[in-house]
Amino acid sequence: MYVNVLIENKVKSNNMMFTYHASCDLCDNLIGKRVLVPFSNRIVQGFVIEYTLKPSKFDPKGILKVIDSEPILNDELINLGKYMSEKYLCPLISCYQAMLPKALKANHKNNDNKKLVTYVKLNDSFDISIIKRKPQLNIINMLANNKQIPKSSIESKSSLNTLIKLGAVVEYKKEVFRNVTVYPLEKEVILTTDQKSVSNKIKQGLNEAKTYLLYGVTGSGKTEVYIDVVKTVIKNGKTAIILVPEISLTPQITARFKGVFKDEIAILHSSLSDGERYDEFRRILNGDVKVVIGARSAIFAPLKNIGIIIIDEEHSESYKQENNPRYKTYDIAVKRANTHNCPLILGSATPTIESFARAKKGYYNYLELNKRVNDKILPKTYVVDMKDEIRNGNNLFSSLLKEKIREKLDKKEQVMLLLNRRGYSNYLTCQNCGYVFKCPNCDITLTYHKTSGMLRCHYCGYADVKKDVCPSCTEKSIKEIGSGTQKIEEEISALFKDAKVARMDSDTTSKKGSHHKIINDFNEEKYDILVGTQMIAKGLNFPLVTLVGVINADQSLNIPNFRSSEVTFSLLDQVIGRSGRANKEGEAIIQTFNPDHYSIVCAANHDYVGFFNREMFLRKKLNYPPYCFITLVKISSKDFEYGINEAKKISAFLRNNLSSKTSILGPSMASVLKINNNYNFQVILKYKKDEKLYDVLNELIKLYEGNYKIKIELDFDPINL
DNA sequence: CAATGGAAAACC
DNA sequence: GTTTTCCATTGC
Repeated sequence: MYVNVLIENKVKSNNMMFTYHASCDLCDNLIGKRVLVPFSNRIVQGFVIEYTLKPSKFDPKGILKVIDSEPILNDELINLGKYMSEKYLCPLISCYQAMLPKALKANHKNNDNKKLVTYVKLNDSFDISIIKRKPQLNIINMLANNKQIPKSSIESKSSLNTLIKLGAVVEYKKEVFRNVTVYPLEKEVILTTDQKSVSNKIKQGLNEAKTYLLYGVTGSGKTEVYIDVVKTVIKNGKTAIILVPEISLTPQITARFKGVFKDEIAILHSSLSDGERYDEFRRILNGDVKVVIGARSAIFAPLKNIGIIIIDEEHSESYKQENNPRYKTYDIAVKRANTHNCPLILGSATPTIESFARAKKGYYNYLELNKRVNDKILPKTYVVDMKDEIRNGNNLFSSLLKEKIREKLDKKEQVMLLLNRRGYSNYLTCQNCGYVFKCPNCDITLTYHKTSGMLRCHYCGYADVKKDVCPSCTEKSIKEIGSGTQKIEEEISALFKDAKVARMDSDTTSKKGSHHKIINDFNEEKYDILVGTQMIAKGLNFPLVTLVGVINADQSLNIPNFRSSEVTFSLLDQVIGRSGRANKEGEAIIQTFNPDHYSIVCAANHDYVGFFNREMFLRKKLNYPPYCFITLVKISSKDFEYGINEAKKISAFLRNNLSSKTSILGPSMASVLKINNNYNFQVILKYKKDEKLYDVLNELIKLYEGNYKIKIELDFDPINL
């Protein structure tokens, strides 16, 4: 028996497989399993993709070991990988690796990821009457009635150790599945008439591979609709995938789903450890799970018999993977929905321009929830022109914002403050000579992290300690530029001494569980004001928040990308929607230097359609999606001169071979020219339809196959231009 | 004409 | 990725 094995092989052509011999005792059901094979002078792991005939040209080596007892890639996923590789012109192996949790990828090392936990229990034959000390007796009480408790859950370690030494308590190791949690109770939710109507429309088409766009304003209760539909899907004996952006995979939402679907749900979010992820994945593989909720990569969940796929907050940029395979979650979802003949739901309060246009054209089925639950009105929103405020000495907070915060604090209501920090960071500069601290490997300023006192490069991870003296002019005039959340937090605490202020950003949530803690504490009113980045803008539900302030709405407007208006509108709309979600009326304040910009005006008026029309007009005028497709040819080289020359050749090659209707822009330097000592160039392709596109791009890849001086990557529908 | 070294090809 | 092969240049 012979099989084709795909191995992690960085240089050779994208999808070449190697043939190995499988002796008969190994050979049943090898497809989709990982194997150890000899390759060159090494032993590597690979995926068995297909059976094949004995090759005539060479004599294959034998498989050394089959790693998995059950396949980790089923037929559907193996086909899906091939589909991706062809669609995105990326290495096949990268597609399979992207589908799997770290512990199941084909690596070189394969460690056992099963988790052993040390438990303690009482020693029955021990006479506990000799224990007199209170802390020790507490432990004995905890363990009464033959209870078995993880050792780590007992707080007074020294008392416990004494008990173990005495022999009163014994410890032992036990294999545990991670993520064993207590399921919160979910109270029965009664759908509103609108929700019921939307839900019923979806339920009527459960056996068709149709795509729906569910446009629902913030607070209209899309989640209830999802839960209701998924319940029906499960009743029909099928399974469901629900995707949410990483940022909104908050404890609040996951708790609701857990409450409803109990142990039939697997939750895949980025803060899971490798081991936890492995356990969740195994539960799905075993068929123990009916519902999977997770971020982007959960679209690959190896569920069988899928009955519905839901992409919530479909506009989120996190649905695009920004390294190989550069897939769009939507594409994969469509493919899987077609395979399983089930509906795909795209939900959002601010659909992408492309999606809404498709819905308008009737390509998607359009569904709408245009009212908040219980007819709560959307927050009253004020736009403040910061140009005037600066003249009055209000750099960070406008008078109106300060006034409203005071008002809310007095009423014991809560406030959220958003710092829109996209494309922006805190860096250090010398006030004397203008020197800026930059990464030695990348063409980018180093970001100052106050908590650790370090300067960090967000691209390559380079870190250095903060210097007080300028390396260029040796003056002691280093100053921080830019207001981070930290600074806002400090200033706001100084302004409102009676308020308790919490901060949520990537710095304060890096520790496991800290995210959860901040949200819980804010929910339990341990804080009055929550300051944060985009992290606080989405999916959270705090009933007491009645004021949302956007410190600087312009940051994301100024980035050079045709989507910047869309991103700004969407962020503002979402964050405004955090206000006034319960019975109290909400308000919002947008501070901006562009009070007349349509993104800001439309967001303040909760006018999605107005924004859509304006944006479509501009997209048409400037020939941007949805009026064309964009593909980016990314070219990188360690050698600047060589790179730019090859980039010119590539651009010429494309001009000569692609359809004349395709516009070819560039080569130009990428938005960050140098990353990790690689110079990055790009050629932009804009086209409506180009039959030759795939052939020509394939040819281009072949031309540079094995050229180690140039790396070419293709990015279809890029997020960053 | 062998020795050398750098690039290209192979790796099943 | 590392090893092997290829091929042109160099040294004598």
